[in-house]
Amino acid sequence: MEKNNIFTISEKTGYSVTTVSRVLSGKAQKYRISQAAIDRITQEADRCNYRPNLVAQSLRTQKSQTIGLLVPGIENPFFATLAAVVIELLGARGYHTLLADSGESEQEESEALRMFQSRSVDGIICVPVSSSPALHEEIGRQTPLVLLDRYFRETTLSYVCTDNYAGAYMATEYLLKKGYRRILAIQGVPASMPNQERVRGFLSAVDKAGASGTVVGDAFSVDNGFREAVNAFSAPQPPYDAIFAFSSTILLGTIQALRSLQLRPARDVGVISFDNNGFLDFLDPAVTRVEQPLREAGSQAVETLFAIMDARRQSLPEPAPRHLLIPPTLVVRDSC
Amino acid sequence: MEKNNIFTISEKTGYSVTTVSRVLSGKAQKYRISQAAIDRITQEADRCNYRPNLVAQSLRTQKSQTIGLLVPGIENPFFATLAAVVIELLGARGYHTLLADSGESEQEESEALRMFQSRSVDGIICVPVSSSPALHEEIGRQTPLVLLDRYFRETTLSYVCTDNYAGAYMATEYLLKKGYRRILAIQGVPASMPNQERVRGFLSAVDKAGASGTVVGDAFSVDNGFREAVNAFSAPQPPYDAIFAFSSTILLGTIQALRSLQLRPARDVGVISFDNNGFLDFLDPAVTRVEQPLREAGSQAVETLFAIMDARRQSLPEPAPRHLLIPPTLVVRDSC
DNA sequence: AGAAATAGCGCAATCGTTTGCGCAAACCTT
DNA sequence: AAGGTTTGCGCAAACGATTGCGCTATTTCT
Repeated sequence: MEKNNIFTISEKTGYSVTTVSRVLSGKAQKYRISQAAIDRITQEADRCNYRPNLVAQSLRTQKSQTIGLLVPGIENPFFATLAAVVIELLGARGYHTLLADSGESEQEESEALRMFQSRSVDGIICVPVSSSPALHEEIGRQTPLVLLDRYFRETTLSYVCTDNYAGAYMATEYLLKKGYRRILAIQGVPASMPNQERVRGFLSAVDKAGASGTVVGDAFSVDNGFREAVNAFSAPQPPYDAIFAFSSTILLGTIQALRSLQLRPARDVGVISFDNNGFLDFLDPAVTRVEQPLREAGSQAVETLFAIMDARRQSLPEPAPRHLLIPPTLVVRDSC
Repeated sequence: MEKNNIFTISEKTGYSVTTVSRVLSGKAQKYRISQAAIDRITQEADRCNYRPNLVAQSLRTQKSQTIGLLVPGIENPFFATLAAVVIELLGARGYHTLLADSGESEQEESEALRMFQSRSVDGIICVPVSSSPALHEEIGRQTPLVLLDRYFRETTLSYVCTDNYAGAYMATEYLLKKGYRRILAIQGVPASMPNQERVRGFLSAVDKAGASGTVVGDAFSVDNGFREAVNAFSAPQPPYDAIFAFSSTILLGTIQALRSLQLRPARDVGVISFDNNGFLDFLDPAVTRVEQPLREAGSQAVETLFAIMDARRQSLPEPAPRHLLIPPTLVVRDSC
């Protein structure tokens, strides 16, 4: 409970705060502090269990050993996993994480970003929700920033994202190979980049094969999946023989719908999904899906961020923005 | 990019930094600042888009408007949801969240807690992993701290937790009511308090009914569930007619095992589980379960924390530690 | 021996706020 | 008119670290 700072240690040991600071921040030899001083000071620091005040340290050095992480909804298992990966990787590099949740609100997003700056975070990793890059680019000019999972089409900011085009193409190709010819894709938020890319990939594969592809839906939600599936399959002769769900939430709604219509995946209709989710293996039948390389994406984002931070620290020219699209993998199960 | 702090504003407006600070931190009328000054200063602050430096503010006031949240694994949907709730509630009160993940390691836990202190967080919400309360109590003496989801049997710290005893009792009673008499419980980490309470509740219900109850297993993992279920049901005449899985991960392993043994929940063996997980409704049959009141628990934890913080702020006597056990609810589906 | 180099350490400013005092002018009292 | 209040604001010391510069002894060089 008694105060212990660099000053009290200075008093106890008889050395100046300067020397104490140098010893305790590991700069002893850089400043040629004697072994005697080092010993005395570290000993006293141990005794009173000294911990540097990180707030004061941040204020003085303008570095906080903290990264701001902004996600649009941590309760979403996808973002939770992403966050877990990022937090772990940052921790391994000695950085802490200030986590904010924008809840898909542009308002909250902008507040969180500004808050990060006021806190002098050393960098920001952001899954953006706004549709325009203006704010992010402005912030990025002052604080190293990389976009993760979502991004803007034309931007000077670096981003790391699943290659959603390739993923959707791959999934569709697989359905086609299995003989399905009339495919219904149920999409998520139409405006979001990952969704647009998935639509592109889907249509492009369908077109190439000369098959028939339709896109419906408007949200990454269970409800949306249910609604669209019921819509499409309640006619006696449904015009589709397969469903491509653009997220695991959409998939769930779809399954629910099919079940209520007495239809069974694989037997009556081919089903394929996007998104990782261990649970998909426990559905009956287990669901074939395109899994996103979350770990890889998180790791690349962190690496990219540190590259920018390093460059700025040495006031080198900014490295060219990286635009990374990581290929997802097809996990084949029994639903189509 | 140009600096903008209280000092530059002071220069532009001709008022002292004191006055500027008072105006911008909303203490204008407390110090009777003239309307003219208020107008001039806020106008200039707007113009240069001033944001207070939260680091400096924290250093000076010893408050950071930040709460440290420590969980043992954010990728676990249970903790992810809990975190989401807590972050949201804290946000509503104007607090930010420093999130750390102990990864079930005592070492990391203790480092994170100390880091929180160095950062002068205003409070800590912690899902502990260590078995002894010593460290937590020491930290709690200096920084308001409440335990969430896990806790220590005898402690002066406040905690909020599901009433696991009641939950397990309720689940078991339901199985018994449905006519099952030889129940196998597959438990998680034996040392953890929630697990112990579940065991107690289970045995107590079984005993009261004069039925037969067995507890096996040792981890909240899919593997553990699989292993124990296979073990118990591979004999031609299995000695159990129902399974109580102590978590949804365990449940999944169990399902997998039953499937591989050609057994079907409900038809061949009654199945009930602990834990929330929307997915459980999508299994076939949907799984009857005891759901934990996550939202309620998070909210109570936050409230308790703020009660302690308030008391300390006014240096009132500490409120008596709250030991809250929140009753879970039985969600009946078709697996038993 | 005198100059130069080196070793070992400290002074004091700085980061951007907040806040206990205190001071001068204007306004009321009686 | 003299004293008391209120109004409106500023000085300067914190908060706890870091760091450019400089100072004194001691050692090394020529």
